[in-house]
Amino acid sequence: GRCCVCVCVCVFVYMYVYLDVCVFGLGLGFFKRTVQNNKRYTCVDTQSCRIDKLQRKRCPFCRFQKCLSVGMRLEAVRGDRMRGGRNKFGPLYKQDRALKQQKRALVGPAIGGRIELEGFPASPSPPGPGQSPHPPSRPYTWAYRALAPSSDDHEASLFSAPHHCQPSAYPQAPAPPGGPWPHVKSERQASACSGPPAEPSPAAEGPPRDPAALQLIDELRRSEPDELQLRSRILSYLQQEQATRGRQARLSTFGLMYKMADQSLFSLVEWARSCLYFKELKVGFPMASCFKGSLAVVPCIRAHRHAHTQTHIQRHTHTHTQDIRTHTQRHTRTHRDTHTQIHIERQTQTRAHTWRRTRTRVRTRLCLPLRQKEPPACQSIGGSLSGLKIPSNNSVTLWGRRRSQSA
DNA sequence: CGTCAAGGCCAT
DNA sequence: ATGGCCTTGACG
Repeated sequence: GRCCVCVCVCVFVYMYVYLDVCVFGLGLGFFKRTVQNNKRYTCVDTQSCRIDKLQRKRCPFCRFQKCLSVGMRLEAVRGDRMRGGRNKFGPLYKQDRALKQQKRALVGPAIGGRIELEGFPASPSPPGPGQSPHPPSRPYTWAYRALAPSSDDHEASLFSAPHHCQPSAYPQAPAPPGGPWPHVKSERQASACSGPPAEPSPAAEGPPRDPAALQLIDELRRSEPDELQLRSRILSYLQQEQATRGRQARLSTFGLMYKMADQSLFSLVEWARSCLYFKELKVGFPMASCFKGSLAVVPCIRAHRHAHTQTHIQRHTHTHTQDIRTHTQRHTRTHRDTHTQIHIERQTQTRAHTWRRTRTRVRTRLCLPLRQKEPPACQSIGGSLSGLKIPSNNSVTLWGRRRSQSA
């Protein structure tokens, strides 16, 4: 029982933020060091330096600002430098637990009433040059909030500029011209959704029996865009996009994937906006400002987060990402093993051959160690993987001491 | 016992 | 200073 919108949206968001952090050079290490050592940077320019993979080292000030704008939290860097464990005492964790218990207690009718944006985090304004950028961080606080829905300029910009940014801090990327298709504004769907509000996530706890929930699901299914239609629309958009570019400016595969992800997300957003009781959501200041423009991603995600609880989505995302990681890891392991096997076989054959030829003359060679270095084939796989920038930790450790320890 | 998100270490 | 790799340790 997962909300597919949640999963899709948060995977996309995670992907973008992840790309920000790991590929476009924000860097977890940089952030960690900055907070831990309470570093202060100054920008020699207008505090609007472009931060990307190549230029990230030029202006640490802007780099750090961008980290904040993407949603990295000061609190995630532990004040007490305690290692390991999970944040049992984090406020979000507590909230999640409480909600869980509440849900368990509530067996039966759907909860009526409005969907409130409770616990909406006050958006932190970036500290000015004179201010202390580091409020006292609590120990055992929460992890990097990779899902914080803000980002900014990239070749494939997805979000509107973060509302808490200084107006000129990061140039707001021009919105695509309304996407490949005209805006879907179905009054029918909108009015259908303005019915009695129901439980935010009816699919979370087994099959719903509540008629209101069933009706909601029915509505959601009915308003879902046609898969094939969507696909062809995106495809034609991509083709058009490529056609309008010069030969030099053609998008790479990666760039195309970006665009595709954008468009998929746009359609998801449209769908979510028209269906998921958006009108029932109280639009606070940050959301109101984000509603302007055609990129409604930020409010969409916010609404989702709050309709289904923050941690719900976060959990989904992490689960999903972890699944992907595990999958990749397994795949690579198999590859590696096959390669190693082949290599070893080849080595053994060669060795046997050489040995047969020379044994009569050089008997002492028999004492040579048969063990060889790690076959270079493995390294090449490792290299390509590290090119993909899969975050390295235990779960992605492909070969290393861990393996030799267990052997 | 595996997971995962913190931390530290250290070659670059 | 940077960033990749490894260790830690609560949680389920």
